Amino acid sequence: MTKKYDALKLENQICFPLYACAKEIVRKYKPFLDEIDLTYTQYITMMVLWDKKQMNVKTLGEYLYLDSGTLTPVLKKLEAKNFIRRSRDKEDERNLCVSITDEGEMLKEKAAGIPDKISHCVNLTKEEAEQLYTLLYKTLGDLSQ
Amino acid sequence: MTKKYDALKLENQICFPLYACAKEIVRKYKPFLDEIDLTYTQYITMMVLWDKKQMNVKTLGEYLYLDSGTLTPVLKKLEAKNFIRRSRDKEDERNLCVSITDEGEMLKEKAAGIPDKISHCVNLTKEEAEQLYTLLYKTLGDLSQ
DNA sequence: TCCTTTTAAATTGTGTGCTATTTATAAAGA
DNA sequence: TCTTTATAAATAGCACACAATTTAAAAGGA
Repeated sequence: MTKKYDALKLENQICFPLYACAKEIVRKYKPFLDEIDLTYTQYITMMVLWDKKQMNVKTLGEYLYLDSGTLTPVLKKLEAKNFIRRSRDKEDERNLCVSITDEGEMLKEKAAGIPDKISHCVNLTKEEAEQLYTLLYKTLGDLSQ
Repeated sequence: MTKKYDALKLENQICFPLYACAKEIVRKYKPFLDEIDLTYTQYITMMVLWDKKQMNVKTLGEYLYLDSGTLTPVLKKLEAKNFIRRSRDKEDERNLCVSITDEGEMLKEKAAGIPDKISHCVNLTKEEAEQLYTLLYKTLGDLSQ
């Protein structure tokens, strides 16, 4: 019989394994990211810029689900490492344009092997990984409402 | 045709939706947790104690995937709110025993409605939720190796 | 018993991540 | 045009989260 407080148990929540999984997988990235002197947040920021080359902070934040309060210090650190450039948009000075540097492009080469190394830490079948991927994006969509 | 750097795109990673989903769902808890003066980390700590009544920091950390560096300040705040007690184990003074107070028990009543409110933020079917749950715990198991 | 090793928490320092506020710029309206 | 409103970043303050170190206590071995 289901008891009054069962829903309050850790093992009956969907949020907890999500929270724990995200933390643990980010931890797995650490040794690989250390080698290229990036944190996980810096890494996902670079991933967007490796793909899109340039973007303002607001749009970047929409991709990453982060706001300027988090991004500003991250971007300043990436700029200090010469992986990105930060400059005001001449058309609209409110916008800060973030763009990748040559050094940032070169970093992509060094990062190219990371996704494969991480995939070895998780033993999901191709079908399971696709299922998880689909369910996570469906959930993310619901949560963004 | 698959390109050399495709694996480095945000949308081809499993970690990113995991990371984003975890953040967004924790954000959904915030208004409800604000009402009972708990942060998410404090809430999952209380969940373990509502269930188990008492436990040392190390064991608590194994349940929550957190270490003493994170837990010590969290536990001090919960003690300041009179939801828990912290006391050294008489048998082995290295262990700190964390136990729930009457006030902590009373908080359970106020928290009882939260899981149901959160479930309305995510529109997964019962089957999808179970699938996601299973895949997350499978992944968490792999990552803990 | 005394010394070494191990273990559990606490501490330190860095980096997010969030809310709320502030600053600067642009847009909109009387 | 002048004022009000809206928008984009930056800033401030708080709370994790983690790695590395320190402290205190217990266990194990010569």
